[in-house]
Amino acid sequence: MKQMYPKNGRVILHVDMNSFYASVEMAYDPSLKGKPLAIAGNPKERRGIIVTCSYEARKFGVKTTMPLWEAQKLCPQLIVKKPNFDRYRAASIGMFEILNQYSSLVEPVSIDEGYVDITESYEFGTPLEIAETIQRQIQRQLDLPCSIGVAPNKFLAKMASDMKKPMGITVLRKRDVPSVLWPLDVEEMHGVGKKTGEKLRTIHIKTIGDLAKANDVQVKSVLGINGPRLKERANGNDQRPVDPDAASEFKSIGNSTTLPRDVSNQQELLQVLEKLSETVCVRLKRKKVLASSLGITIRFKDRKTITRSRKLQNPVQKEEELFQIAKQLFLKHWNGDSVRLLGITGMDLIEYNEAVKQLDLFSYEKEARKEPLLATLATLREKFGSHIIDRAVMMPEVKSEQRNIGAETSFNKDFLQDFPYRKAEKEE
DNA sequence: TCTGGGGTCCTAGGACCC
DNA sequence: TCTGGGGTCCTAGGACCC
Repeated sequence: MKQMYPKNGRVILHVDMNSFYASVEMAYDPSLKGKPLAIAGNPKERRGIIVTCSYEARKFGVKTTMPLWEAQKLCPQLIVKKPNFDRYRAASIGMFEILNQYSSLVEPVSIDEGYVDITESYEFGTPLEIAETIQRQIQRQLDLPCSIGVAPNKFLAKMASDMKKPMGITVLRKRDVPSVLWPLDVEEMHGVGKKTGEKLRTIHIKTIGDLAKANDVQVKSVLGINGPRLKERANGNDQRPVDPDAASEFKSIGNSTTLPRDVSNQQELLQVLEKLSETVCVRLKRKKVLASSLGITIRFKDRKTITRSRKLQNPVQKEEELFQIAKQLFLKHWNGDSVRLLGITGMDLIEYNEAVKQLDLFSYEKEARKEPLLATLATLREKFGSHIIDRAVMMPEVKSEQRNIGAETSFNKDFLQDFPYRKAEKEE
């Protein structure tokens, strides 16, 4: 059996849950099974678009992102449910727990899909047997259907999992690429959307095969550095490792909302911003991170959208701080036009631990005072990591005294208030 | 009656520094 | 009398995905 594994190659699974939200609802309420079901936002607040729908609903032509009213016209008996993310998260955790039983190399991609590197998972059988076992186990334990792609790399595994739905298993070998992948429309490729497809069409590339055989220089001229990379994928090549830590840390946390109606009243808009600040604050706290940058999104009546962001001198997390910065950005950049959507995003997130490390600079400072000449940036970098020091150096009060950083380092007091151990100190 | 909300990654230009 | 060339940081926008 072992000889079925390529000697130097890898074996990668891509596990993709089928119409995930709808399937989870069906698992919770089996009476929904076999019926046309859609998960959608609130139609009265014009957020009514189809997020996911069951295969029974798809038979009527109901599709993801379709406005709810349109879906209901196509399928009057459509059952509509609002998303229940706690349920989906719970199901997702269950799914990844199962995947982790077959390999330690599991990379979550989103709430309902992930890669598993099973190159070394001989003990569980052949790649196909492992895929079948995983699919059965997810079905049995979670009552959820999934499709699995089996391939020598991530790109091919991803393409493969898409080929048979629901409950499919597709093996895609490198040698199958010309016959299976090349005839497909280039926009079927993961990573090629509408715009890229249009650009490729201008150089007469219509299928994945066209791209695979395309001229490097030409592809580069329309797509930039992404061109050659996509061409490599079209040829079935993809070296990216399955990285369990790839998505472990959030890079940004945001909240946005389409208003029930277009609004041009400033007070009203600021109230919305305040509400959004609250949500973002709660989620930053839950993730135990602070935002070093803050951005706002404004979508106008005509759907034109702008984003404005600012790097912050000190990381923030508190609702009031988030709101004040968001407000400032909003008032500075809002032209008074009717607004359709507002959003706030915290970016460049840092963890408490890192922030606490920043605080450790204080203790280092005391040492440095004794021997200031030794407190060079190099030694600080070594001790705390350059990302910490660079942040410290960016603070103006530090910058002016870089050469003697240990003796002069100081931090904004507000920044300190939120830290658990500072609070504990106060309580003592 | 069109077109949500959560993200990631990449690009490009300007400021600024050496 | 004519404007270098890296490199980094910051901001804004766009493409893409689920």
